[in-house]
Amino acid sequence: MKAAMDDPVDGRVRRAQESREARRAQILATALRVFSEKGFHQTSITDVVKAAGVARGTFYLYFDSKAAIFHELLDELMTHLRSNVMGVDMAPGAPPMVEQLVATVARILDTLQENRPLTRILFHVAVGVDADVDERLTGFYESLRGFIGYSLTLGQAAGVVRSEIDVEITASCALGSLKDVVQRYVVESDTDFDVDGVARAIVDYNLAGVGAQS
Amino acid sequence: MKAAMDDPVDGRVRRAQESREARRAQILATALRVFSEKGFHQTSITDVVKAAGVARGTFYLYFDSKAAIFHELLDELMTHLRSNVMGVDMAPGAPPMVEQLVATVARILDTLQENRPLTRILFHVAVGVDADVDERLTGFYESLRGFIGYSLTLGQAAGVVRSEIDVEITASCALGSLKDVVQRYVVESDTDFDVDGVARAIVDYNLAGVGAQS
Amino acid sequence: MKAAMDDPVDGRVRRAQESREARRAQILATALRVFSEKGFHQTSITDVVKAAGVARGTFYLYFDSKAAIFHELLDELMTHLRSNVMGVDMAPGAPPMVEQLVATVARILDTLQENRPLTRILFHVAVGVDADVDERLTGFYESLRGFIGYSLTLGQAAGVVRSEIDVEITASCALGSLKDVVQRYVVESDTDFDVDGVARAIVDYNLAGVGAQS
Amino acid sequence: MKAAMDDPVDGRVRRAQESREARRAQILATALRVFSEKGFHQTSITDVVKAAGVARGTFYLYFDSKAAIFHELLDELMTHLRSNVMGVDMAPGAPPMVEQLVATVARILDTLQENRPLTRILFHVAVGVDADVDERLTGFYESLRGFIGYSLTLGQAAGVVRSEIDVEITASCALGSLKDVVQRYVVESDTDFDVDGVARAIVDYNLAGVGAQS
DNA sequence: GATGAATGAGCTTTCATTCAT
DNA sequence: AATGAATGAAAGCTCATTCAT
Repeated sequence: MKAAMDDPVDGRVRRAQESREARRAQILATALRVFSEKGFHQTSITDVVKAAGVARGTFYLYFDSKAAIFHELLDELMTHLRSNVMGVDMAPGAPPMVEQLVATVARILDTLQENRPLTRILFHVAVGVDADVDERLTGFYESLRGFIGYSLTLGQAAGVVRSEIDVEITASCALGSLKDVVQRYVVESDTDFDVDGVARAIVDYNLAGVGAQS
Repeated sequence: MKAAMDDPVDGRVRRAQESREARRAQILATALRVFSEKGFHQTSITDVVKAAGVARGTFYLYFDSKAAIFHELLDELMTHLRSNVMGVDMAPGAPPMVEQLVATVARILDTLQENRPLTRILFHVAVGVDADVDERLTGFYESLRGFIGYSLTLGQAAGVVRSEIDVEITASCALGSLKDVVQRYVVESDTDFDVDGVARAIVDYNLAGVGAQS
Repeated sequence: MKAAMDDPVDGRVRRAQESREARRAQILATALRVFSEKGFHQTSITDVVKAAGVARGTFYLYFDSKAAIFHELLDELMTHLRSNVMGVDMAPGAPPMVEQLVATVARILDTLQENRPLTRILFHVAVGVDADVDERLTGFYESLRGFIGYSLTLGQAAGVVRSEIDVEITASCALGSLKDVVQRYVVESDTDFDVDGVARAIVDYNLAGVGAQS
Repeated sequence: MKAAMDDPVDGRVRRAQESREARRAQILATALRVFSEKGFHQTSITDVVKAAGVARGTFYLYFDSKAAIFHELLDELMTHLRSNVMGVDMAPGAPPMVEQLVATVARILDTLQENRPLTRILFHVAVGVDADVDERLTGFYESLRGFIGYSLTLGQAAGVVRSEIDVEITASCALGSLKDVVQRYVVESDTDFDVDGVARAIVDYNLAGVGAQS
């Protein structure tokens, strides 16, 4: 018993710890996949455990409930994505702003495309699951809009963004322009697309609009 | 219609027919409200029949299943909305294009705001309900994107839309810009907003983008 | 609908009401039997509904939960029994007190013997089911002890009960003397016994004790 | 015992044996406590092993099942108690019978009060656990009634017990009088009571009853 | 001997749907 | 046409027990 605490010679405890982590991760990954394929309400715990190849009880050894594992999954995805998006370096640098923006959008699209299940859960499966999830989702998008609005304000100060625009509404528009592209090319499709080309089109649209003479 | 043939003098059949229609419409309207308030999976048939003031069995006299009434509801909403959007008169007319666009977007926003339950179902409740619903939703948005793309092409021909843009991607962006504003100001909020101002900001954003010098 | 309220000519509503009551009573009676035979924890809802010949869901149409039906059963039994016991007429009357007491005890024993399932639930099945049930049981026996103690005090005033006895402890003893006889001859046995003889022995024991010379 | 044969010089086997016994006793004692606090069905094996500070598997190294440890516990308690009760020396001796009886009852009450967990298991927790346990309990009380009846018969022969009493029923009454007092003052309470006073009241009640003139 | 992760039968409860009245 | 009692498949979750390490 005491030995358990300081894991003596053979590292048995460490290995056990690791295997526990591995098992947890395995169930989490399986759940991610199954939820993304069938949706939350269409997925039963039986579906998850069968797909994971573990027994019913094993699931509850690692997660409190069906809702709990979904919440955990969602938190993980949102954190992952937020760090990816927020990581944008808007700081003034040498590379032309357009190219920097294209690279950023391309990076985001790439991440989402590389993790289609993840994206589908955030964009599709999580919607309307329950009040708690809805709130988290709303907050997530709100924070993204806030970030975009903040960037627009910075851009206005730097003289690269038109001063006439309504920042709040425009931030929503910009987020939406990205969201629908993701919806269209990542969520609703299974084929990969030309990330760079799409990113370029999005940036072009956001910077210059569609009007011929501005 | 058939009834018209054997309807006796006193119009009993017609009245019955009408009452049938009325009952059906009443249940449908109730379902619209309840679904929009609680979500599809959180709403039970019991909720609907209690709210409608009819017996459980009566519900199944008018609708095949919970899924069926939702599908019908969805179809109705999509038709309603599509006609509203598609009604845009892009034809060359006297009024300046910008004003015409603002009026159109304002009309759409107004419709959605006036029918929040309807909007919430289309934007929120219907997502992930089942494969069939998902397909309809996807098709609906696809048709909207198609319409926007077609309009953009017309605009290019008319010289009012930049020829360099990627029509397909830009259509998605434009749809998205509208969707997120609706999400933000109609779905996630309960307070009315300045429809005209928002419409103007959206059109401005879509025509000219955010870039300072184009 | 309106008709439902005043149950017009044919008494359909009344009959429905009655059938509902009957069904409820039937499930309650079945549960009483099954619980008394197998014990609370050994009885599953499946056992009850199979024995009652109804579907699983029907049970939950009439009762909130397994605990709820047991509580209801228990309340009913305790009320039934209490009224039976408390109904003892200690008022001074013509018939000799001993005979009156014998008649009373005999009546109690008879009731319990006639309702063995009921008795078994109160004496056996309900013990240790959950904290709530335990509390109710404790209160029930406490009230019985209180009643006996009160009667003893009255007896002392009337000069028919020794003034030296400790009323509280003696009340517990008297209750216990009855309880163990019931345990022995009603709960643990399935054969009927000579109610009058036993009642007489109990009363004799309680009045005169076992000592040869008092 | 067997171990004694091949135990090497250093007594390793003996010590191992002893540690086995100690471990077993420790788990048993823990189970006694936990069962008495929460009840049989409310106590999970997890509760027991956590309280005992051993692993789940270890429990099954020493006991066959949850039922088995409870049975063992019960047997131990019953043996303990029976020896205590049966130890009554009814043999004719110098001390006055009443004082002897009071001392005996006081000793029993004292033992039960000193071992509330034990008492609660015998009087409360064990009831209705399963058919096997019920049978053991019934047998236990039966043997107590038998002993009391035997003592009463001896008393009749010695002329200190009334000859008119029904020995069997009276034995039940006497046992019951003791049981309910224990229920009331030991099981349902946590505060100590005046053992001697209570014992005296019980004996007085059993010897002389409550009647004023016998 | 000790461990604790894994198991899976079995539990209570829900709810869309049916059907006798 | 309208009713609402009845149905039963299927869900989420628990826990005594096993067994590889």
